[in-house]
Amino acid sequence: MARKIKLDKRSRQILQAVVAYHINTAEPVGSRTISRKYNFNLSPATIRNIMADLEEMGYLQHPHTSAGRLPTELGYRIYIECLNAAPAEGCQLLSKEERKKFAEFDEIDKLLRYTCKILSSTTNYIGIVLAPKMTRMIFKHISFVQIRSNTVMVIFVSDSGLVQQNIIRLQKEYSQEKLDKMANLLNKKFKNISLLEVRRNLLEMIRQDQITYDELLFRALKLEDEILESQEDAKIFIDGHLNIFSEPEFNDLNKMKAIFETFEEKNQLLNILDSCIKDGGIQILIGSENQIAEMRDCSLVTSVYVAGNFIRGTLGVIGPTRMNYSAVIPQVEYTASLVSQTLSNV
Amino acid sequence: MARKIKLDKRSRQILQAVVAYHINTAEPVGSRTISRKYNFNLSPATIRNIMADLEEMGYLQHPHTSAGRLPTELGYRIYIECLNAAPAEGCQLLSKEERKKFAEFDEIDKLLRYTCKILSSTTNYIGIVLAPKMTRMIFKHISFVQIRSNTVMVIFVSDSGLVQQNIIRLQKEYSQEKLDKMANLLNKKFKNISLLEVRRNLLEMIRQDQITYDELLFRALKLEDEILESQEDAKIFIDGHLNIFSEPEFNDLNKMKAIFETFEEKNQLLNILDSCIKDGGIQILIGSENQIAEMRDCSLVTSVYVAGNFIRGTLGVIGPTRMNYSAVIPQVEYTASLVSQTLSNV
DNA sequence: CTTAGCACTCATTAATAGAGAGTGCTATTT
DNA sequence: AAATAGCACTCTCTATTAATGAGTGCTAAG
Repeated sequence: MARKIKLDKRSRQILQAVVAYHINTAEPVGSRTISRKYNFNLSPATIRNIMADLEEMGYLQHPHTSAGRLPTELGYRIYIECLNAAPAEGCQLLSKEERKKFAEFDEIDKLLRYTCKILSSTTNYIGIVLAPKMTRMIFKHISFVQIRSNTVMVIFVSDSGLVQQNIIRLQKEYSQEKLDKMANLLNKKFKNISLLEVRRNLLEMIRQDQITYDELLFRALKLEDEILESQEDAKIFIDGHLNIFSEPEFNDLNKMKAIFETFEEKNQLLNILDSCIKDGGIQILIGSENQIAEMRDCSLVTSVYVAGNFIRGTLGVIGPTRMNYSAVIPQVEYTASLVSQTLSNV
Repeated sequence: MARKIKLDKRSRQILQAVVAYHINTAEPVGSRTISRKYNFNLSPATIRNIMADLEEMGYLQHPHTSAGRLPTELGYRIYIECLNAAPAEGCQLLSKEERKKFAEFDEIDKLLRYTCKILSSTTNYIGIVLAPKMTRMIFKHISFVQIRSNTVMVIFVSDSGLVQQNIIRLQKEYSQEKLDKMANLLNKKFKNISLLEVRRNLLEMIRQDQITYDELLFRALKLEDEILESQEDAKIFIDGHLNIFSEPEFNDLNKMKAIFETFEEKNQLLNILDSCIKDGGIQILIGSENQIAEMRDCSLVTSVYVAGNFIRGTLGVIGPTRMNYSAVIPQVEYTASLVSQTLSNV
């Protein structure tokens, strides 16, 4: 009868060792290497047997007969699960200056751009940030500024004090006074709720005849429409393209090109990040688990960030499947918490 | 005595042929090729003699004894000069939609980003645009909007109707009314002049006691200071990184990496583009003529763009030295004229 | 001045051999 | 039964060599 095969403690330790070593070297790992570098007190032959078992279980693989082993995607998954059991608590993930800077931005775009840069520079992989949908933003204050006849700048100040502005064109011309009136109305009646809710509430109030400024309100509603429509597709920030030049798995121009093209065509990335919002928390997509064929050699570590109690967007890191998960995961987690803090501060 | 060597008409035609052929194929060009593909009615041997002369004159070079010839930078220079003699007039450089879109932007940033994309997509090289210095911008209208205590958004509407906004922090808090007063003063007194001149004029008027609102003016001046200081380094837009993946001369990861690093570190590019402003018109930097070592295999075709009669910035295309100058030069010229038109329209 | 002919050069490609890393299996030890 | 030592085997990687071919440079003839 065949030997019983299960993932006992020792096998798992060997697996961890193989994955960890491979992450460092990017090379297939041989039995002799593990025997020498780790203190299992086992001969290469024994380790070889265990590795053969791990291969049969689907955690390791063989590029060819006489090469060492490397992890399968399943192998990485196990590795990561075991990591989570012992998170690197209390370590200093960012310098004091880097942390302080999060609170110093006036504009959402700049905050997110900085966040993205932090993600890429601390991990040496590619940072990626999905900006919040503006319609979900809770605002403290809205202003309208007439730019030209029919053209108005809308300035949102979110409850966290961050600014985002938008220029929209309207069918009708409004004087600056009218615009100020509208802004005042919105600011007084609808503090601390999102644009979507503003719209819903306005419609409700009209239905119930609770307000009389019909004409003005009608205009305000129209304006809302324009604002909602004028939203471009959600923005994605990407930083650190250069980092993948250093990764040996991308030493191939065609692979490199494919990945760069994926970044250029942001829709696919957007879908993935968007779906991470639904699942919430930290998400780790290993290799082909992400749906982009060109990125089957990449992993994606993402976390949602929040403002108050509401999820606002996603941020994360893209790197080779062989990425340094033990460093990246806490970094993404921590960065998300900093962004959330900044967005939640009133 | 040595044979007399000069660039007669026939030699120049051969040179043109060699350069043109090399631009198409990226390969060294042999005498037989020229003899067959062009109607000089000369045998390869004769062409070989002429090519040897061209080499001695410094227009062609030899990678090794038994390879064909390719142009030196000097060779490209001659080639381009002869091109300019007969520009491709009347050809359709952009579609109607592409052209129309230039007039449809409300924000300077978006206009320039689009311009950059046009430059890269039409030439299949890298588009590059240096944004105008805001202090030189002539404005039609300025607004101040209070965002928070001590924080103000400054909105410039340029004479061409394009908007640029900036958020600045001030030492003192100003009420929205004060801000409006200041804006009004600026808008009334100083229409159609640049920020730099506004500042100069304000100082002059104070000196001559022509105005009495001393306190308010003092604040306005302070505000000006902040605006000028808050300017980040001039912005550069770059688009079309992907295009260089298709160029055979960058089939080398290290070269590629070096170039990408140059783009990341924008200062050097900025210096080059800035110096193009001084020289004005169309500039062509071939190969090592640009001062960036990593870009010694690249050429740069730039043109300034204007608003009214004043030069505002530079735009252009970066590609391999072996770029298709006959297509790129008119394209850069034409795009610059479109941007200039847009910025000059009142 | 132009051209044909021919030897020569040099990069590129394919084929071959040798080295080295690592496994898989078997027999032996604990 | 688990661990180990020994050894043949596999497969990649590197260096060497040889063959190919494009293109020149030179000389002599038209």
